[in-house]
Amino acid sequence: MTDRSHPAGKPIRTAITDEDGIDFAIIELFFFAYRDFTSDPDQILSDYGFGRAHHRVLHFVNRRPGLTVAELLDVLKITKQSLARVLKQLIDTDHIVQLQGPRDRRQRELYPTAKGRALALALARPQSRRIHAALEDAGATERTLIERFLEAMVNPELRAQIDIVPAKTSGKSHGDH
Amino acid sequence: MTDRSHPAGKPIRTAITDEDGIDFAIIELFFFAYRDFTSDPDQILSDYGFGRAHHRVLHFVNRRPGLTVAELLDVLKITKQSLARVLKQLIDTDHIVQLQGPRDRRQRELYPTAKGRALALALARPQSRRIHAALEDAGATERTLIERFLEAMVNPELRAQIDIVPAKTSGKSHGDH
DNA sequence: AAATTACGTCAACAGTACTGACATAATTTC
DNA sequence: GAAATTATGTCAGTACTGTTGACGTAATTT
Repeated sequence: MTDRSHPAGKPIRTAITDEDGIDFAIIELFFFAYRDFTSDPDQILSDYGFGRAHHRVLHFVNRRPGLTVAELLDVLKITKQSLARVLKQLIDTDHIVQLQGPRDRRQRELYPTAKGRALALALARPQSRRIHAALEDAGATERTLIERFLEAMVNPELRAQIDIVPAKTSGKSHGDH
Repeated sequence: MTDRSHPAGKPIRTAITDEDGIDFAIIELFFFAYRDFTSDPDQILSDYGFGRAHHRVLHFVNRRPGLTVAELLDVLKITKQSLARVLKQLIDTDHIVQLQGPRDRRQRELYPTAKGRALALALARPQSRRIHAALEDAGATERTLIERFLEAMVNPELRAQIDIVPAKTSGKSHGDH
């Protein structure tokens, strides 16, 4: 691997750092944090033969019961075909049911069953525990700060999707959008 | 879809909320934030025929020049085979070079080339811009808070990997590990 | 000399994403 | 009312990233 037939570039031996004007520290932390954040539910899901995609569908159907297929596609930002497989499995295993739209009978409103709700909660539990642990010695102020940071990381056009959800007890309304 | 041959569960029409004792707000924000966080580099990578896996390899080789294949596998937590494919491509395209380990000649030390460093920077730039924008009206205190939160989200056993990296100018040392 | 380690590679497979095309039923538009 | 559009479902084919298990080679350690 030292003798190469083509003119290979010379090795750079110095590390890239934040000095280059780039936030490598947070970039890297975000990677590690998200990886571990998803690892707990992934573990549980494999018992069901499900993957991360099933989790996401289950999550949003529980968060916004009655949302249509089109709305779900828009939230997840995936294609119809990608959704079709996992949604079908979740329906076949009785985690989600479809109801014909009341106004528009072409639409399928998606609702969790008791089974689907239970699984959604089971998957969210370790994630919530992890979040609580991370915020252990943090007050409400810090918590709000984290939420604002994460929300600010989302593309502005898509932030509307986030606020669709029923307000929390403590109220997360910071502004009036 | 309304007539089913098996006894389907009844639809639950109420949304899951934070009242269930679970941090759904942050769980969801984390999903959206990470999705958009990775979307910018994904865009650039597709021009090279690369994927997210290439980005991660490139990132860590730039962050820890000279790390061995075994170390990289340990950081990424993927299998040898998963790494092999993308690493080979990065070497073939002259983004990364391998040098025989000085002490142990079985080892391959991985270094970025100028080309590899440039790509790593190009990929990190939009991510860093996004982070800066999200922290726009936040001070150094908030920044440290975000870092601590993200670090606390990582599995404790793995936190050591994070601190391998050269210290930042401002110093992120909170403690003396 | 034998066992172990670091790395590379091969075959086979799974999960999740993509594109593009086509079909059906329901709604909207002209 | 006929035509266009919309919501959904489905099919075929493909790409990327991950997995397991097996095998080979060179280098190091025991």
